[in-house]
Amino acid sequence: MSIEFDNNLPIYLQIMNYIKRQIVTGTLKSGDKILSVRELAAELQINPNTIQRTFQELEREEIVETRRGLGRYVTSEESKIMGIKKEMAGELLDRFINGMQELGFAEQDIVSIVAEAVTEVPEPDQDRGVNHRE
Amino acid sequence: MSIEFDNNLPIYLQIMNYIKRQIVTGTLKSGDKILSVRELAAELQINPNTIQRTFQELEREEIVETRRGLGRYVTSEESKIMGIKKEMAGELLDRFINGMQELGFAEQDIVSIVAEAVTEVPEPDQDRGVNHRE
DNA sequence: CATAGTGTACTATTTAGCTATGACAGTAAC
DNA sequence: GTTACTGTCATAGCTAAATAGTACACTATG
Repeated sequence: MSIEFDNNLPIYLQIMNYIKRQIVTGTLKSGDKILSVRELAAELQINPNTIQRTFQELEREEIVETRRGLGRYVTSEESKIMGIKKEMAGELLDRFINGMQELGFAEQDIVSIVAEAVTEVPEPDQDRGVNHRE
Repeated sequence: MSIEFDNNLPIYLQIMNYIKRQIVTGTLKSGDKILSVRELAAELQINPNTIQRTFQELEREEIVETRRGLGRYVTSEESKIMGIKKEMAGELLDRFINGMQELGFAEQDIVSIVAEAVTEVPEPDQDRGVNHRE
């Protein structure tokens, strides 16, 4: 329902990802009608102009389709949706691996760290045991 | 030597990470003198005021120490440097795993994907969705 | 002392992002 | 037609980020 906004990234981009995630995970399905500009603006407590910009970008990426006077709909091209998922996952993967390598972690370490983080019972909070061997 | 700047993140934050990376990887060692505001500004082609802000933040985080009239130096506390590495790695890990889970990937999948990406011989081309937001 | 190199402070300007507000146009249902 | 939704456009104002330029204070060196 709501989003935690990161002050260091433009809101309209964060909302774009929010919508994309909903599409990728099936919360919004191909052909579904999307919340109107004003509705989403009210729900997220964001100015309609900002939502408008979000949708303009999504349309430019051919992720949503607009029918003036009617509303917006998730693209009917299923292949496009698969593409979005690959693209987003690829971006996450790149950022992570590049980032870790820039910090000096070896490839083997990176795999281990992820495996541990995923296996591990979620600790109450705390340091998250990134396990870096120098 | 230089940085690729991402337009969607403030420059001063990107330079902060640039410095932190140099410290973590040992390019800059504990106690080392850091490039002056004007030198770094010239090298990165960035306004000195922006560099100044970068260093102010780094000092607030106790990563660098300033001696007026002399220059800036990497913190003498080795433990602090370890802390930075853990912190940065933890952030990367969190963003990656949370992001992948938000996209609907199961924990097992995430580990596999990383293992593959690391094992894999870098393909000549391929999508991998690099698409860093312009 | 003078000089050169440091950090620091200040004003001014530009730009992007976001907000506030109002207005207009297309579509469906009554 | 009227009403109530849609998307769209336009104006104005605010703030943070970054730039440009100038000036001042501290420190070491000679």
